[in-house]
Amino acid sequence: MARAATTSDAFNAIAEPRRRQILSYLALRERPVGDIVEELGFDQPSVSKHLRVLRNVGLVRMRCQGRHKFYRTNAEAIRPLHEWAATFERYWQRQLQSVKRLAEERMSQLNAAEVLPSPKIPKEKV
Amino acid sequence: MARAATTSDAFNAIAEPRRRQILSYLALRERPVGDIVEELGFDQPSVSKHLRVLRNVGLVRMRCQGRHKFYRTNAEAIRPLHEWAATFERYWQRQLQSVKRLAEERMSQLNAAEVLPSPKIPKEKV
DNA sequence: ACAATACATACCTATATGGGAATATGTCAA
DNA sequence: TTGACATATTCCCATATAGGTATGTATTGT
Repeated sequence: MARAATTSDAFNAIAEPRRRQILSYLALRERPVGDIVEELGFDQPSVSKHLRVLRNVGLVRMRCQGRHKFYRTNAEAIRPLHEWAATFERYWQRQLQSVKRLAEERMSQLNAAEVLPSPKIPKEKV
Repeated sequence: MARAATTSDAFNAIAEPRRRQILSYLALRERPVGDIVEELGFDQPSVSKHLRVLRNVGLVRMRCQGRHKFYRTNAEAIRPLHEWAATFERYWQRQLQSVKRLAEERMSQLNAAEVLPSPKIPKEKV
């Protein structure tokens, strides 16, 4: 098979930069399609198609009013993404601590000879 | 143009479910490629290619040791995603409040006649 | 009814994959 | 050196877009 379908889930939907722009724009308040076109400068069919994708995964809601269709971001649909990323929070905090600890050790080495077992710093290639 | 390049940024990289699996697996501790292959059950070339993408966007780090290459998740690269999602936090909290408030109003209407201006509930289609 | 407005869809094209198979590269072991 | 082992890369193919253009559809105003 080829690439996974963008319409399948929120992760794929937000992979597109323009869709993220649209989401941010529509988070403040609902807007008709024309406003998005004008404000973000995309072609109208392009906006419609992106909105379609966003709607399919529940990231935006739509309300009809006459010939206008008002879209707004459904922020709750972003929560799962936020929570997924949050599962890594403890790891980056740990990383930051490592960096800090390492820096402190280096500082102390300016004054004392190395008596501690050398900190295992993985020597990265690239 | 066609679809945006997956290798371009972290948002695209995590759009692929298998890459998210790999990230989670490598968050705990570094692992050689073979472990990923065995644990997640993907083909070896597939794992190598996903790791390549993840490395290009900085989501994983690699360390060579003999013929083994140890990969680990660089959790800090996930922070921007977390922060992007977090910018919507106030909105979903607001949404939740709206739901709550609405529920309370409905409850009170069981006892009192409607005296407040009707809450503007956009009547969604679909 | 008719024209204008606001969107959505259909169609076509170029392209970026993701999977699978085969192969190349690099390292260690005997 | 010759293999065995661990990964990476290359090739080929099928497919899901994203963009652009043109067209379809629904609604309003006159």
